[in-house]
Amino acid sequence: MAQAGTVDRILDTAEVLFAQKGFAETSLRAITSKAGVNLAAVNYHFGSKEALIQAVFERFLTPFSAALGAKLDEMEATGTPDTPENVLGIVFRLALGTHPEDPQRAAIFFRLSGQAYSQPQGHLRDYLHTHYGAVFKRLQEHLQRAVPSVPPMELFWRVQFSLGAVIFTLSGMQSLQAISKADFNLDVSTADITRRLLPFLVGGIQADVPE
Amino acid sequence: MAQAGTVDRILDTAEVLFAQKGFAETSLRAITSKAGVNLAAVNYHFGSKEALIQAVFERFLTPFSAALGAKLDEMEATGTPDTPENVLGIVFRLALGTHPEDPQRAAIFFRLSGQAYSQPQGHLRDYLHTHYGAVFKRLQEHLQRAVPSVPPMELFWRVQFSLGAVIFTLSGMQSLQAISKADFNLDVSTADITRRLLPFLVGGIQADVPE
DNA sequence: GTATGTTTGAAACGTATGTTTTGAACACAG
DNA sequence: CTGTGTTCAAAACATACGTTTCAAACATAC
Repeated sequence: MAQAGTVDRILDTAEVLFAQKGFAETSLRAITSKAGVNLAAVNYHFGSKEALIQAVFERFLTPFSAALGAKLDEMEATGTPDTPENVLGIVFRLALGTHPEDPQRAAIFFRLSGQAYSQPQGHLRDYLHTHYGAVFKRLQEHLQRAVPSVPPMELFWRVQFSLGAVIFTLSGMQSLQAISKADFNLDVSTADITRRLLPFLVGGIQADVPE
Repeated sequence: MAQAGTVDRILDTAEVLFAQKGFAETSLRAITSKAGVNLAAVNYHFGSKEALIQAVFERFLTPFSAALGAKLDEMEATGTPDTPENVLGIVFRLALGTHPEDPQRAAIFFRLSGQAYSQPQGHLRDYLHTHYGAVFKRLQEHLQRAVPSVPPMELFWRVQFSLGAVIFTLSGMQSLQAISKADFNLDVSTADITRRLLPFLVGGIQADVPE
């Protein structure tokens, strides 16, 4: 991030600020001044603030979904069994490992996703669904084979529940860590939480379907 | 909502708009014009926009936490066993039943909570924790008795995960319903989803703790 | 009926935002 | 060197926001 070009400096800074304070609460002036570029640079390079937001997501999600697709290929090629642990484990290791040099990056990613989903009108949510829905669907098919007794419709919702648990928790980690510290006098890391998340999600996804 | 006083008309309108578009994206002018009151009325009656936001939450959460406390009293008095289903069932029935005349109200409640949690700096989150943390803690103690094999620290995080699943899902219901409709050609109601949520959460909360 | 405290209405204020403009600085091909 | 397209910098622009002001309308008690 030291001496990159203007475009990357903007993206790097915007990514952090958006994750920290949300889209509406982050002004272009805050971004450009912290990035050390001119105010007009955003509109020049991206066209608008909204296009900047999309660019931030694109830079994040495109490599991620590509890596996820590759991992699924590998899984199919080696004949790794479709268990909830295996499938979810891939996603988690990927989310935490895409940028090993910066462990905070994973938290930023989830916090951004949280911001995207609570966005007015579900605007960005739809964008994500249309651009990265394919890999997502493939992931869900593997999960379906892992828990064949759960009807597809039911599984769809359980995946949404899981997404909620992950995104919500990691996007609010800052406050939660403070509460945890106060109540239990214990520090927790992002990796800690994902380790706790896995059994919770597996338990929920393969729970018995009522009636 | 027809001919209530100025204060209530503001609260009614703000509640809906905040849930729909978020706090920052909802202007006082949007609220007051839709509510049919003067722009200055908000600052006159509440002092500031932020105080308005708090007032909206207070009107929502105070009766809710009181009802929750009463239900827990009743549970203890009648000796109802502490099972995950019983404890979580109380919360869900309460959230869905506090305003039976308006089924959308529950969705608004969760959407508001979602907005609160993704708020910059966790400002509101802390307010909620200090004002309604007591009932929350009591609820967690009942849950702890329901799953004594899960360590308290682990349970704390599982409750957070559950909160995430609930809030995230119901706060994004609008988009999710559209996706569900497109993928499965099925409509879903808020009650539908909470019915699906219960076994998922129970499965996650009482999952085995690794190593 | 008058006086007093409360609520409303219309307008203005100050500020912060996203965006646009204009011209200088720069890179590089002819 | 010259010309052309790209990038940057400073300033200004238009707009939307939360808030404040101040007088009019209202309600209530004396």
